[in-house]
Amino acid sequence: AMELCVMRSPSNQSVSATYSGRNLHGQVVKSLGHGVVGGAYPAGELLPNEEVLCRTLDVSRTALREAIKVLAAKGLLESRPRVGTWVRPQASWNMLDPDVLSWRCATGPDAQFLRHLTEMREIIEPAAAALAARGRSPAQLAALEAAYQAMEEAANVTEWVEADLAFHSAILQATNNPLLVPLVAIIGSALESLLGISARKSSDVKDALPDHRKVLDAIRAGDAQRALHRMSVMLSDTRDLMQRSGMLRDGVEDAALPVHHMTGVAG
Amino acid sequence: AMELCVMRSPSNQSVSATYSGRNLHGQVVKSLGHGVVGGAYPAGELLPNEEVLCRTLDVSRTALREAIKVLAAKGLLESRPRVGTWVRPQASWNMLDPDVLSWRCATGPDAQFLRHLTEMREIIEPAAAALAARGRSPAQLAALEAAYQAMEEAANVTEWVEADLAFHSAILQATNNPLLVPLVAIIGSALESLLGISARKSSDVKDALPDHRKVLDAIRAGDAQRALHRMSVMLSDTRDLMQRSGMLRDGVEDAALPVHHMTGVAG
DNA sequence: TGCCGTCATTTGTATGATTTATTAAATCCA
DNA sequence: TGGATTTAATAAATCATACAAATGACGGCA
Repeated sequence: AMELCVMRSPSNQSVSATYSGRNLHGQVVKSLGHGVVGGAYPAGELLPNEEVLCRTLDVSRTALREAIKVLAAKGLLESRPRVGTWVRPQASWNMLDPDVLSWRCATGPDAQFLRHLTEMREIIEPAAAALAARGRSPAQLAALEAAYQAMEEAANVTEWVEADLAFHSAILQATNNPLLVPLVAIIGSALESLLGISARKSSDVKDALPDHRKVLDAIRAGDAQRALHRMSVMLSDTRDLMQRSGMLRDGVEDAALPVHHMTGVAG
Repeated sequence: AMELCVMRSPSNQSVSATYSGRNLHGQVVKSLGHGVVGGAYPAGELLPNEEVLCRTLDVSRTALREAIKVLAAKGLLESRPRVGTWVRPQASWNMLDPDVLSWRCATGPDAQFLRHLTEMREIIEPAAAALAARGRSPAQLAALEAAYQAMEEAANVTEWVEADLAFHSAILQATNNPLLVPLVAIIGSALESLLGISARKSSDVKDALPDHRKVLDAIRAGDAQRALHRMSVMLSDTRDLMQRSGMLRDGVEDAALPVHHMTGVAG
């Protein structure tokens, strides 16, 4: 039970969330989703029954139920007659769902979560760069180069993040593996957190340009091994930057080393 | 438009799908989900309007609308007043959603899709094994060993697949990265396809036991590098087996090499 | 004590009425 | 005639209400 209340007006949208809140039930989804992921309702806890929630949120049962069904589809809730609707354990949440990721991202810039995001990127992206180098089509390469140019020409940090995301998204798409494409949501969340926490200057962010350039060159040349290596270096640099700014520290024992440091690639 | 018709009875359930079809609207989700993913409605195509669909599926508008909202939440559909409900382009589907994956899996044993699944496993699992070796808790190790024992004692192929999935799932959970855990759906789909296509004998499948044993040993010893290597070998063996049985061939130019062959790990 | 039927509570399903959003046609000016 | 504006038609969106089904709790009974 909290200050849950559907805001009947569009608010800030994430980089890659589908629930804009255009519809009323979409706003309820967002409101309840934030509430659940944010911990307003602990796992295992029963939600108030429909009648109460309807009055609390000031919506009809139709809208509420559609929202609950959506959240159930994302693994957050489960319902049973006579029992009610409760929050499923975190392990069954669809963490890779863009909305869930966005809600998780919105609830506090958790250092541990950032480490998890970074770890994922270090697993996914070097491999993706290698695949892209081997199999990218001319059109996919063009998209990648366009994104790089947009990064060069970015006037402010927001534009830069947008172009950066487009760059990494283009790489995932160039792998020609549709299962890799949705993982752009993870990169988006990471960049969003980066943007949210450290509002760096636009001159500062462009330090990352050479790293991106080298990845682009390797993919253009079709050199899979070099692409993998360059992407690893880029992520390593990003990790270093985050570590220096203390974003990854929250009094934890020891920060995990990136996996690619064990794969024999020359660093 | 097809033979779409909600079966009001429980049918076969996938390894890791959440929509069991207990509720009527859940059955509609399943029915429409299969229809969309299976291509009964091409991307961009408008679905029949609510009234028609209600009559076709023989359900109320309530049930239908809740199902449509669920499918929209998974990125399959989108609705607008005055326009209708249509199938979104494949690129916006939540391919990593367990249900979508399961539906995709159920529609034909597509060789290309199997290749994509295998490619994903070769990216994810070696890294996961390395992380598990480094950070697994005693309880997590116990779960892994229990799964291994269940594989040893499996009486038939179905039991073996179940235990196999538990083994790989235990590894993902032992990474202590909640973003990796949901990817078990990919492994589940791959194993399901494997089971569906080649109904191998139980004596045959147990050939894979030594590979698993070595991974387990490396994780137990906390040797991250060896765990990564052993997992790569296991997946390579699986790939070889699939290639020999022709599961990956469908008249395509050349099968992509696994990424880990480029990472410098001794094969 | 342990089993079984009843009941209350909650979600599930159905239906009709009304509202809103969006497109496309129709209309009105310049 | 051309462009902007208004209007109308249509589909989903929302609301309200009624009833059905499932299930956990309670109490009676052997």
